[in-house]
Amino acid sequence: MSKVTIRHVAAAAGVAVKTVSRVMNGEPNVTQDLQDRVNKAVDALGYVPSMAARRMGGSRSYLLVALNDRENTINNWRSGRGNDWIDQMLHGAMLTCEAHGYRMLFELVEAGSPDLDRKVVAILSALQPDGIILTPPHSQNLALVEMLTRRNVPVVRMGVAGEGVGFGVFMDDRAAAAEATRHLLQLGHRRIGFIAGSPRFEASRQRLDGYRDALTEAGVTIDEDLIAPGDFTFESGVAAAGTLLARDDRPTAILASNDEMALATLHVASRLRIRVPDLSLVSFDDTPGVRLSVPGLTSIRQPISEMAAKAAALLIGVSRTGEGAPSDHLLPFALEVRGSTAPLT
Amino acid sequence: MSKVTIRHVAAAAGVAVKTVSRVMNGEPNVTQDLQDRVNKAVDALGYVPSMAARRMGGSRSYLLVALNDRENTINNWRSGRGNDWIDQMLHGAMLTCEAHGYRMLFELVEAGSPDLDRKVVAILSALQPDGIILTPPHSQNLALVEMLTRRNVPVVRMGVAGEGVGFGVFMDDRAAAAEATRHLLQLGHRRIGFIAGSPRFEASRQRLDGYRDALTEAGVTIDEDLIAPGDFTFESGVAAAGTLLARDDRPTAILASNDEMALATLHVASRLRIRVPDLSLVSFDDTPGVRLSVPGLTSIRQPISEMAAKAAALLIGVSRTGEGAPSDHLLPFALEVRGSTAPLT
DNA sequence: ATGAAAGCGCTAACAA
DNA sequence: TTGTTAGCGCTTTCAT
Repeated sequence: MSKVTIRHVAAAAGVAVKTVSRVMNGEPNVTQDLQDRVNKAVDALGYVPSMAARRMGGSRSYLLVALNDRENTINNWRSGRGNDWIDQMLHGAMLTCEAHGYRMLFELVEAGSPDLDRKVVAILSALQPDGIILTPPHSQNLALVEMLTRRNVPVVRMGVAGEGVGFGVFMDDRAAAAEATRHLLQLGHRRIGFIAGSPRFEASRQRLDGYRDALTEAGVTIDEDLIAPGDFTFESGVAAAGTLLARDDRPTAILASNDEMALATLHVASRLRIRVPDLSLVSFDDTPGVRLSVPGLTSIRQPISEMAAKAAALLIGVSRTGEGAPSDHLLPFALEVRGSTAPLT
Repeated sequence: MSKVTIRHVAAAAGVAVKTVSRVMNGEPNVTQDLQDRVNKAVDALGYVPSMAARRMGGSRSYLLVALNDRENTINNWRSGRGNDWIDQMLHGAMLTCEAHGYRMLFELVEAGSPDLDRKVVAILSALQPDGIILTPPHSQNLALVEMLTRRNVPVVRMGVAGEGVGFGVFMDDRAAAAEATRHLLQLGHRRIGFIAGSPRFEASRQRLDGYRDALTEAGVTIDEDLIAPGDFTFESGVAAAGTLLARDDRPTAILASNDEMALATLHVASRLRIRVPDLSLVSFDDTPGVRLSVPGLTSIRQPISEMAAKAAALLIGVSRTGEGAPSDHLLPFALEVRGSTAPLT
């Protein structure tokens, strides 16, 4: 009762262990009769193969590893800010893994660390995963991707195009920022402030580019003074919003590069007695807080769980078929319109 | 280069495989000289033992599993509400595991499911974890705890006292609710509304009890009409707040059993043009959203990451020493005072 | 204090 | 189509 192994099942079904293995793995060349007998024994005994033993015997570990930025993640935890990215990633990836008999483990490694490679190799040695999911900013680290590829570990890069060096699953940040900006333009806004994200992340640049795209496209002259730097933190959002809203000719709308800086803007506006949406406000990420704020924030929703699900599916595919040339997968974002944006009065 | 095994290390150090194993596991009876030689070889080769092989050979898997409620978790993911509990749990447990060379995997199993036992046994068979962390409501499931104990799997129950049936790590929800209520009483409030949590969770009852305790202790008559039912969802919070605030003699303060219902109250108040903190508001959980709302909410912070860290430490301790009688561990909560509470005017 | 050999539960490779 | 055998990389006996 305590430990049911493949041997017990084989004995109960009166077949060889290899036959049980074949049935468990859906391999061909087993008569229906034997399949039935094996399955009956499996059910009766409650047999579930040991992951460790499968890894030892075969070539698969049924394990995927997601690599996240250590500093960022821990800071978010410590400060109570939460890690919506990880949450959504788990959502997509875990459920996909589960559906295929895989498990996902996530690991934190310091992005800038000089011995990042050593750390990652240690993870590979200990876990021997069937694939690695890289999240930003690791996904931007070409050297890392190449190291993994050299070691024959399939890689998916989340948030950036893989361009042949690993799979890529991503959204179009530039187009998203443009759409958000267009939304404000359509409401009649012309003086639209922009709070930038941390330059550590590729997406930050793209969002700024998208903002510029939309303004240019609408024939609105870009006022560089309306572009304030930020680093995705609340504090930087407070500073940026403070600068933008202190101006005499302050913007009538603001696009913030993430939710936290947008909520900071909400606070600053409240302090300055500027009502939102008298000041229209759009944010990026659509994390839980922005639907609960008063008013709810219009926000760009990233398809994080969808990207993660796709990432897991790609790796599982490679692991099963042994094959798969790296491909790129663009997933759609969505602009969620809420109460923080209104027509210019 | 691709796969460094214990054999390579043994060869490089000129010792037996078992000696390397001894050094890696800090076992006694190895001369300093050999230890040095082994360590040198380990470093030079970048050797890291394979978890799967360790599990196969020895009695430990270096793996902990956390069991979470499936429905709840997935609903939170789907609706974009986020899973702060899981986030904080990962925070505490993962970092602790990491520090001891363990890994943590979390699994979702349906709490009410008739074949919960089968599901859990399947997890045990596949993963053979060195211990299980149970989160609410699983941690309240005595039959489950007993099944695990019978199978010699060490268990920690989070959020409830273990009382000898598994380890217990928890906070005093009743005292926390009392403290929150006392905070409001001290501000001069006497008509204090209470929005209850889902009766599925033991903590809901305790929070209500604590509310009653504080009122009784202050000699305030308990008005049952000021106690509104809820189930932890935003919608239920809207309903409850609506009921409470529609009354002619409406409460001057409200204690909500979680953040989401408190934020719902904030919305309802805003709609009714009641300013917070003209209406004082206290919530439970201190999830990320409540520090970012305007105003920030006074809230009871649960020591989730601390509980999880303790849970992992306990299980790792058992796994290493082989023994450890179940013990109970009470961790402190904290009342975070923010802008949503003010003296009665 | 050190080492040799025997598994752990699977799957890959190879018979039959 | 089915079964047999040899590992996988460790730790656990059990010698020495």
